[in-house]
Amino acid sequence: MLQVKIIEDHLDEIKESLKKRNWGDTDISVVEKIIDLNTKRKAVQTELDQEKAKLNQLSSEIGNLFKSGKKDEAVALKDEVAKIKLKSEEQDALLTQITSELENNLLSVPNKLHPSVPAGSSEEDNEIYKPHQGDLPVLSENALPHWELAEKYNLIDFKLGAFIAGSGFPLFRGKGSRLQRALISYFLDEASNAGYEEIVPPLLVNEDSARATGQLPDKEGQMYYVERDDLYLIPTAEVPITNIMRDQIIEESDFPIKFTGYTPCFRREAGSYGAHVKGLNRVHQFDKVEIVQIEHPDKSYDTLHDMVAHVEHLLNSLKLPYRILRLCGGDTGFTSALTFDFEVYSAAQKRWLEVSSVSNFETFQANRLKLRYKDGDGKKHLAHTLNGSALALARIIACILENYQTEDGIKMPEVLVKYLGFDKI
RNA sequence: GGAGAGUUGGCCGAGUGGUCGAAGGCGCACGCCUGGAAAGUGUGUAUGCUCCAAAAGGGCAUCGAGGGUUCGAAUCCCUCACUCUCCGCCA
Repeated sequence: MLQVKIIEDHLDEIKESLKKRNWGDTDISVVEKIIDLNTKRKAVQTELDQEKAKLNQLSSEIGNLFKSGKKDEAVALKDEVAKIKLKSEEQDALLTQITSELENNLLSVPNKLHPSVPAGSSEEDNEIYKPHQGDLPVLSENALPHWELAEKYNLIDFKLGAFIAGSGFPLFRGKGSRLQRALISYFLDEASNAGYEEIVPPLLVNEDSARATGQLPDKEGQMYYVERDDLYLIPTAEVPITNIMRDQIIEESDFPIKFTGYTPCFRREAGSYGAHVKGLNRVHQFDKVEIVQIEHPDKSYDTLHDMVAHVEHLLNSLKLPYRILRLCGGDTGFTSALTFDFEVYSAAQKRWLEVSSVSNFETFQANRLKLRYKDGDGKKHLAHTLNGSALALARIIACILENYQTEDGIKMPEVLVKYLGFDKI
């Protein structure tokens, strides 16, 4: 959620940004409404505060009168207080109403896009920020897509997963399971080496946490919800890990704060079925190593590029063909100011699969998190939050299986061999 | 899951209806003292909103969260969350 102040101070940029997100003029007018509501809010609050000040003052007078035995005067004052109170209750109700209307409108406004974000309405309009280097791999004619390889080598049992849980819950076994574990270890080790503190967070979160990182109310339908205990299954480790910093005031010298964590991720993906979601392409449960940074506003874009470089390093070391996209306005997430997506080339399917998304949220999440830092003068400001997948496993596995297949088995990427204990499936 | 006890500022801890944003201590910051340090000593030390052009300085709110009683609530009542102890269950 953006601060009203940001909307007021950057009104034109905000409007431009909403336009890039393909908002119509009527919808964009919400920002004027917000500014208007905020002005009203201030006026009502000032009045209400004055009335309350009067009430507080009278109350203490009543106290004094009772103490000095002037009961009659005290009772008379009480009547006066009752009148003011009646009025202040009206103001109070008005303030509550205005505040909640303001809040609801604010919640509907997505983050202000970074100026570099291209206009565009869908994924077709994303900018290829860094195209794939060299030629794309071409497989032999009998090359198999990963779901067939998974079956052939007994790595993943989709049917069994569907039997036990439902469609979209793959069951890994044997070397498939081992490959999964190796990738997790490798990614976590690389993140640790890059200075991220490793976290094992809760996999279910409460409403406050989901709200603070912006999953609520925006993505409510995407999360599994445990009604009995009022908890949400995490759609990404971003949620519990970023919430480590909720309600914190840190020192400027604490920057950058770097966390990494491996978690399963749970996504309902309601309504997505069909060929393009076959196999591991889109599932309800997948594993992911996430990297999160809390950074000074002046440095957050440098940090964003560091994180992009970290992901690139991982993909390079796995020798997977990839490209980097700068998401256009229409495709950039609600909470993000600038997002780079990484796609790997799935050679048997002959398509690109998204395996990482690295974003700078600027103060959008910090506002909800109430995550501030003190500057040299002791003044408080919202920090910037960033995160990225490094990496999302399921699709990486799909890609490794397809791209590394040979006539007599699947070779394993070199960097994984020491984690796997074998170099071929 | 059952029974009981708790939740106060960065931390410890006092406060059971009025002048309490909150005693005292610790910590921290700055100063004095010192050759330097320790000890001692003085001052300061929450967050959000708001008024004011700004600073200075006001006002409102916040003592786990939300509601209620009252002219007035950290203090009384209700609901919820969390922590601790005992019992039960258990990887």
